Amino acid sequence: MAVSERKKREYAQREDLIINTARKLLLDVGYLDLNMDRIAEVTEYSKGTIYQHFSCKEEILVAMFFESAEKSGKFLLRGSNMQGAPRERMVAMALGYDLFVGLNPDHFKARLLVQNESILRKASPTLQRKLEGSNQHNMSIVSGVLRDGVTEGHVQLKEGITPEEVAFGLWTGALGAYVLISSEVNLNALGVTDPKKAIWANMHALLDGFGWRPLSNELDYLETRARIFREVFPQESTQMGIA
Amino acid sequence: MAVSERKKREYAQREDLIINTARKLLLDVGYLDLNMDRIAEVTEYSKGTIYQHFSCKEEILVAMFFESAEKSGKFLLRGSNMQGAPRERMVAMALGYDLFVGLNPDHFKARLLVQNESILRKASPTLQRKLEGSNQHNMSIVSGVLRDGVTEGHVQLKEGITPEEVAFGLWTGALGAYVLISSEVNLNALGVTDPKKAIWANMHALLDGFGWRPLSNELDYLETRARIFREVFPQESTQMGIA
DNA sequence: GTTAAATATTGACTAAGCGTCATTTTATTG
DNA sequence: CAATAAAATGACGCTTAGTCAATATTTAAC
Repeated sequence: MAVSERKKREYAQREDLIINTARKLLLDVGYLDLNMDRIAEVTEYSKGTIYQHFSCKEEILVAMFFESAEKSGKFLLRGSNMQGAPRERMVAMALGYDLFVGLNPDHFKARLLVQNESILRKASPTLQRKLEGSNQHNMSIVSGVLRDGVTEGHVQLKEGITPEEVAFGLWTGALGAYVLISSEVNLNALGVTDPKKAIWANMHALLDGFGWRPLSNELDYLETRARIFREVFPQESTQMGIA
Repeated sequence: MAVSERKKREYAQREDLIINTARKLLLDVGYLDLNMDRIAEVTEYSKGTIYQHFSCKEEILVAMFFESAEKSGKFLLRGSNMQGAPRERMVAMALGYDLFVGLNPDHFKARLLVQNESILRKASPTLQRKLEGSNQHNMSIVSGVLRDGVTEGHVQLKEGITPEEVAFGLWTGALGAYVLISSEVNLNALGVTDPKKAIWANMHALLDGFGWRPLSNELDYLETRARIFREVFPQESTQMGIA
């Protein structure tokens, strides 16, 4: 039936409107002042209609985070599909993720909230499961490239170490760094003037430590970096002002 | 005056009682169900008295986190004072921090909230400054050991890399990992069955990557680990059931 | 084109929690 | 044992999450 098709489209559109409004409000006024009346006001729908889409405030937050988690996966995927050695593809994923975070400053604001199990728990089981699936998928992209590195003989993991555990290390390093960057922590006072540079150095140290060839002194990764921006993320890197 | 001394002691005691009650409630019922009436009820003081100590709910949360941040610093310090090579002292700090997190499961719950700038901002400027000082101090303990490593010629950092940036890498790796462990993220589903083992492996890979001697294949760090538990954290490691 | 049924939207209302402050209780001092 | 100072209280005002009966709109039937 054509009518119900249009309805569905309109419904989905409104869902996006609500999520994006909440996103904007989260950035503008912060978590504590983010309220349902305001969302209703800005979207120009009534509160009742908002609740038709989302069972509670937390459901919106988690949906917001889910959406950007999915989006970040796309950046990882594009990075992983780059032409080059597995370690270069790894770098491409890292740079892609960095671009994503820069272009979506709300992502880590939402993440901090959703990481809080008290908030996550209030979302519907369906949404929680979707989010877990998204996490798993993103992780599998990273460990897939790692596995390629192993298969192609560029890296030999020690007895008992799995690609997933190395991916975990890259993941947690990035997560911790962006958590600090996205929060009010005064990194300058901690002696870290250029966190992005530090992330880059630490990532390469980690990969070097696992003996993943080509090591950072065997290849000009700054050249690789430039190529990645040029070939894989041309639009995004210019948008972020990275030539 | 003896009376006002006693008063001050009682006041400080009550402050601890409030913080510890909030801590317990945060673990028991979670952030969303943590409320002032409940804190008042459990402490057996009235709400007005609670507000005599803390200007708002967030002030309690931040004070709670500040207290455990200070406590974590003590563990880092004890680790850093260990007898041994700088890299061994580094390992001792990492293990000390891990023990701290295990013994204070509320720490990362509070951290996730306080990391949220909307929540932090509501706390008093004084407390915010105290917290920043605590962060700085903890960071300086870690980078101090790193500096020792450099001075004593065990590690040569590349041009433009500072000890603080390496400390940042260790810090963010740990932060991200404990954030995930402390949240509801299903690490098992992500292929990480033993996150603690992964943290250990990744830390050593990072230090190896920076070329910090003795490298992980030059020294039996599992032996070092056992010694650290035995000599530096005997009480805590038995409490945590690590022989 | 009109009307009945179905569907979508609304916002007044309830419940709950934060933070205040006039009142009461307790402690101190002369 | 007052008189005074300090501390503790909890009812109250205000904001906000979430509900639901009433209203408006759309669709379908004739």
